[in-house]
Order: sequence, then C-alpha cells, then structure tokens
Amino acid sequence: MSHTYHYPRPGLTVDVVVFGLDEDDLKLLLVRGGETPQRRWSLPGGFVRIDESLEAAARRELVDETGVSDIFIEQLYTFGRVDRDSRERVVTVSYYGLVNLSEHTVTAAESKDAAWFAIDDMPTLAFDHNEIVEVATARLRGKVRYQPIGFELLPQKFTLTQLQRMYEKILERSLDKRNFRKKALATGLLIELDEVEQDVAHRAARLYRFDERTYRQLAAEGTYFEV
Amino acid sequence: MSHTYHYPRPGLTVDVVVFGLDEDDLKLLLVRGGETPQRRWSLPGGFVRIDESLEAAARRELVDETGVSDIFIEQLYTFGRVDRDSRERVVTVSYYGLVNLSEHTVTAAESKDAAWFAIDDMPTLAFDHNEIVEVATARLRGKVRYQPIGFELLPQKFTLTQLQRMYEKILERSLDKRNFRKKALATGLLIELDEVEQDVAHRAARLYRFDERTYRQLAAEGTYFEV
DNA sequence: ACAAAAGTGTTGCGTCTACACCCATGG
DNA sequence: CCATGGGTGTAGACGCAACACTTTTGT
Repeated sequence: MSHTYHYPRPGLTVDVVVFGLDEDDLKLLLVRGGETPQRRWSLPGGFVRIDESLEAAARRELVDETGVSDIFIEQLYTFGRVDRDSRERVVTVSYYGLVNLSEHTVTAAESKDAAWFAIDDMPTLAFDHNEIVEVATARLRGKVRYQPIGFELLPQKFTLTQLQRMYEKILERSLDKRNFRKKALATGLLIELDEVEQDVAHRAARLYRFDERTYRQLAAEGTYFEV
Repeated sequence: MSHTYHYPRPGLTVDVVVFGLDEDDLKLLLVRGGETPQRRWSLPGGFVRIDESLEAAARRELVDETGVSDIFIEQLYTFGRVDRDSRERVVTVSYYGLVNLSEHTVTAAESKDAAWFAIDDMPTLAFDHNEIVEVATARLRGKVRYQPIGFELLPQKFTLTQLQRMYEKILERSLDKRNFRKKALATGLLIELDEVEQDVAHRAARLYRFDERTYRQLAAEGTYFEV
C-alpha cells in the first residue's frame, strides 16, 4: 500500500520523556530500538498514525516500547530542525511524563529493550534527543514551582520528607525542613491520613495524600504552591 | 510531481497568532484566505516545506499572507486532533508573535487580505483557530508576568504609563500607578532617556527604553519583573 | 542506651498593598 | 485659569528565611 501527495511531507513522530522517581534518584526511561543509527539509546516514540491524536500516539508508543501505561503526560515542544534526523525530514512532537517508580511498571519496562537511567548519568542519545531531555528537565523544574504536578512522581501515600526530597531532587538544591512543611501544609492540598510509615528503623512518619479534588477547584483560578 | 510514502502522512502546517498593541486595544492579525471553508477568517499559516524549519515556515507564511515581518515569535503548542480539519488530517504547530502597531506594518497587512481585530471583538474563525487563540492569550497572560516579553508590544521609546496600560490590557485588571512604577524601575531593565513625549496636550512624560543588554545577562539565571 | 529521623515556633527583614496630593504643560 | 495626565512617599500587613532542640521508635 502506498500514499501519494502533491508535495513532499515531513514525517511526523512523537517522543516521550518519562521521568521516574525512586528512593535514590530522578530517572529517565530510555529504549534501545533497532532502527536508531549506531544502536544508540533514544526516547520512546514513533510515527503518528493517520487516525490517532498526538497524545494517543505518545501513549501507544510508550506502551509498545516500554510497557509503561496510564501515566501523566503533557505536551512539551515540537522539534523541527531540518537535519535533526539525517535519513529524512522528521518533525517530532515531544511529551513529558511523570511516574512513581516504586508503584509502577518497572518490570514491564525492563522485560523489553527499555531501562531507567539516573538523570545525571545518561548516555548520548540518538538524534536530538539529548536536547529534548534538556528542554523537558527545564520545563519540569519550572513547572513544579507553581503547579503541583510533582505528586505524579510520588506514591499515593507519602511522607512530608518524601515530598521534600522530591522537590530537592528536581530543583537541585536543599530546602529548609520547617519552612517546607509549613508551606506544603498551607496549600491545603495535602490530606493527613491516619496512617504512618511501616517497617522503618526509627520513628515512623505520618502519611499524606494529595487532595486532587480541591486542587481542581483552585485550578480554575490562579496559582498555588511555590517552593 | 508527486511524492509517495509507505504509510499515510498527516499534513503539517504552521499557524501564527500575532498580537498587536495600539493606543486603544490589544489586537489580533487575521487573514481571509481563499481556501478556508465558508471563507471564514483564520490565522495566517500554511504548509511546512520539506526544507525549512518550523519557525522559518511560520515567518514565511506570515510575510506572504500579511506582509508582517521581523517580529518576535515563539512556539506555542501543537494541535493534532484528528478531525480539526474536516478535509484531511492536518497537524499544526502554532506560534504566537508580538508587534507594536504604531511602528509596524499596518499598511502592508491591510493591502492584502489581512486585518487587525480587537481581541474581544473577534469573528468565529476557521478550523480550531479560536481555540488556538485562546491558548495563545492564556500563554501571553501567564508569560508576561514573569518574563519581560511585553516590550515587544511597545515602540522602542515608551512612557511608564504606556507600559502600565499594556500590562493592564493583557492582564485585564487595573494596576496601582505608584506601585507599578516602583516595581518597573526596580527591575533595572528600563533605561531612562533624556527625552519626553512630543505633541501632547498636557505635561509630557519621560521616555524610557528597554535594556535588552542587562536583560540577557540576567536571563541566564532566574526570574524577574512580576507585575 | 543509642541511633535515626520526625516533628515543631519565633523573630527579624524585606516586600507588597493601599492610598492622595501637587506639578508641569498646553489650550 | 483650567483640564489633563505626570510624578512622588509612607505606614501597616504579610510573607519569607534563618535557625536548634525535643520526641518517638527500633535495634
């Protein structure tokens, strides 16, 4: 089957930068597909089909190539340099996504040709994918400061220390414990649970969950959080 | 001449939302091309050529369709709903741009099938272009608060009152004159000129210009401005 | 008992907001 | 001399940053 057009058309792909957080690090999900030049690692992604939306394409490729599904994703930027793929003209719409690594999908990812890399220990990627990762990192860093997207990186129930560690890893600076807690609680977006951590070798911390309900209510208006 | 591919490819276009500011209003640049359904007004834009970058395509279409050239533009978002164009699958990479209407290009634009519309008095546009305009407006409103892009909407030399009016039009709320001036001057991004307004029927205001040099220096680090 | 992390308030400083009048100029 | 906008300072409220010790729990 072939398809013919009057003018040449650039190929259109999607690529997804998935950030994952575990106890140690902020990590990135990469794949080693067969088609990339020099068998380099690259971002999960592929061609957009004629009858699917961009986001649907991003989710489909993510599942196909890594087994990761049902995560938060959001459009990032569209990269269109003429020579970004040396074989032919390809424009790619990039997305970034966030997952919690302890609750999610690690096994599925590793059974295929996919793996998590610590964000400051990454290989050189195919095409302009390193550049895409940089833009994604900058976006995450900027956005986390005024929108509570970071919760996507944590398990449903988390401690205030975990929350703080997450911000510190993303922003790459340390935060004052007392001030952080005051501010975090002051947002009204945390629900205190009647539970504490289990199996820790010291005083167990109280668990919280993110209050998505009131977040959505506030989201209709202005800003929040700020770390 | 025809071009054949193994799989069907979506068409790839660019569209540009150009904001212009004059004494009265924040305005939007629209075109009435021959190809749109029902001859509706639409955003300037068109197909991306195989050998030009996305931004180059946006600038080219803008000049071709409206005569507006050499303005600030920045990528906005990529719209890819499957049915956004009823004739065939088209994905569009949108840009937004800013111009000052008193120094720029009005005549060129009006000689072609292009015109400026006040932003709160706009017709129904072709395709999903009204949605694109909304996203652009939201972006402008958000961005102007922490990055001094607004200067692109003013003439090179401007008064503090003009600057304030601009913010008020974009943010759609009034600002306190004294506080605004203090804050604007405190950014260090305004250079006080030895000139005042001409031909006004009252005390003439001092003129300022934007200090792009120090802006670029500061830009390497953090945030500024905030209104 | 000790190690490890949880949890908790206050003070000083700087920033934001609210607010009203006199001045310069042109007509 | 009048109309029009230009230009200026202060006081109170609020938010932010800095800072150290006690409590709980498991080993």
